[in-house]
Amino acid sequence: MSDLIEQLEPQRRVVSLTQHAYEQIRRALISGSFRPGQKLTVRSVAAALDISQTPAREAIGRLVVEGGLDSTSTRSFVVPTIDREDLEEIYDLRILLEGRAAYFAAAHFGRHELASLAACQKALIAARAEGDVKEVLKLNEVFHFTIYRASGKQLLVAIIEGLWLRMGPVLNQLYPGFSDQTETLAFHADALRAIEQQDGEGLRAAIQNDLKSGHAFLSSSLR
Amino acid sequence: MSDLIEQLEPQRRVVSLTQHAYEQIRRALISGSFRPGQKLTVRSVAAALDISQTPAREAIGRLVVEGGLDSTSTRSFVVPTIDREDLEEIYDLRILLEGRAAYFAAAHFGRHELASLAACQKALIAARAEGDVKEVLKLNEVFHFTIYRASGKQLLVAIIEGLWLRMGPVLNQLYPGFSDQTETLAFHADALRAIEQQDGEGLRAAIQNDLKSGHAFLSSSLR
DNA sequence: ATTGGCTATGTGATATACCAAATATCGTAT
DNA sequence: ATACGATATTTGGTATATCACATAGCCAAT
Repeated sequence: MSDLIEQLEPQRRVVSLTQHAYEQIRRALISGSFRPGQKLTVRSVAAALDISQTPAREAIGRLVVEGGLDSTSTRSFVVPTIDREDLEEIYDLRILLEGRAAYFAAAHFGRHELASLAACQKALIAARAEGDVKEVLKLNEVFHFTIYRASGKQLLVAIIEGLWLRMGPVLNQLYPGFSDQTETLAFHADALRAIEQQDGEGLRAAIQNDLKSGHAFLSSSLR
Repeated sequence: MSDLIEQLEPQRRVVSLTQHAYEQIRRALISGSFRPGQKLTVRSVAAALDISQTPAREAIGRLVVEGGLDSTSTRSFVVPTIDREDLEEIYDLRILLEGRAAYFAAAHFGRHELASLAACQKALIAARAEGDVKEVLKLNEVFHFTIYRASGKQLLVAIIEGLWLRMGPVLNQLYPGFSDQTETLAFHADALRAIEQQDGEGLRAAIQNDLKSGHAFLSSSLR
C-alpha cells in the first residue's frame, strides 16, 4: 500500500501566473534581453504574456523592489540605466561577494558537479567559436552560478543574483564586445584547476580576476 | 517669476496604498513586531490597514521576494523562522557588509551628522536606563544606519537593510535579553571616537565588534 | 507662427466579483 | 470513543470595471 502511494504523482504544481510572469521578466532582464531605458507598461506585459493586468502588475511591482525595474515618478516603469558610479559599486560588491562564494565552494565540489562544470566550459568555448553571443552569456552565467551554489550559502547566492539582475541591461548595451573577451576562458580554466585541487583561495582569485577583466572592459566601454 | 515657481509646493505625493502597506509590514518585520511563524492572510492585512485585497496582496508578494515573508506551499503566508544555520550566514554577511559600509562612512562624516549620531547614542543610553526595549532597538537601528548611509553606497545599504529584514523576527523572540547587553554601548562609543578621527579601520572594527557581541548572545540564546 | 486650452487616449491604482483549492467543522458509522 | 467522510468556510489567484491623473494631439484665437 505505502509502495503504491510512493509512486503516485503529487499532482503537478502549476505555478501561479504572477510567479511565471515574474520569472519571465526577471530572466529577460538578467540575460540582457531588455534595453536600458526601455519602457514597460502593465498592459503591454499582460498582453505579451496573455494574462490579465493583476498578475502582470504584481510581477512588475516585485521587480521594482528588487531594483530590476524603476518606477518613474510619472506613470510608467522603465528598465534602469546604469551610470558609471553604479557600475563601480556593483562590481565592488560582485568581486567581494562572488569571490567569497567561490572560496566556500571549493571545499564542497563533488566529482559530478566538477564534470558538469567542465562540460559547461567546453560548451562555452564552442559557442564563442561560433560567435553565438546569447549562448556565451547564458553559459557564462551557468558556469558562475554552478560554482556559487556549491558554496551552500543560499542567502549569499540570492544577493549575488540581485547584482546580476542589475547588471543585465548593460550587457544588452555592450555584449557584442563583452562576449568577445578572450581572458575569460583562461580565468575559467584557472577556476577549474583550483577546484580540482580544492584550493579555495585559488578559486577566489580566478573568479575575481574574471570579474576584474570584465569590469575593465565595461568601464572603458561606458564612455 | 522663476522665484515664485521655486516656492510653489510640488503637490504632495500621496503614496499608493500598496506602497504604504508594504512599508508598514516591512517596518513591523524589521522592528521585531511580528513573531516567527506568525500567519498573515491577505484579508487580515487588508482589514487591518483598511484597504482592499489588491494592495494588501501586492505588499505581501513584494516582501516574499525579499525574504521578509515566506509563502508556504499551502495557501498562506508566514513570518519566517530562522534556524541556527541561517543565523550564522546572516551574521557572516552582516559583519562583512556592515563593516565595509562603516569603513567607507568614516571619510564622509560631516559635523552635523556626527552631532546627530552622538545625540542618538545619548538617547539610546537613556532608553536603556528606562528599560524601554522597543526604543532601544529602534535607536540602535538609527545609529547603525546613520553610519551606513554616510558611506554613500546606496546598493550596499539596501543589501544590509535586507539582512535586517530577515533578522527582525528573531529579535521578537529574544529582545528582552538582547537589548540588555551592556557591551553595545561601549562599542558605539568606540565608533564615535573613530569617526571623530576619520579612522575607517577603527570604525569598521567597532561596528564589527558590536555585531560579534550580538551574534554571540543570540547564538547562545538560540538553544 | 505661437500660445493656450480642450479633448481623447493611455496608464497606474484600487475595489470587487468569482473560482478552485485547501482547511476546518461536524456528523455518522462502527 | 474514534475514525472517516461529507459539507461549509476560508483563502489565494485571477479577471475586470472604474477612477484619477498624465500625456499627446488638435484646434482655434491672436
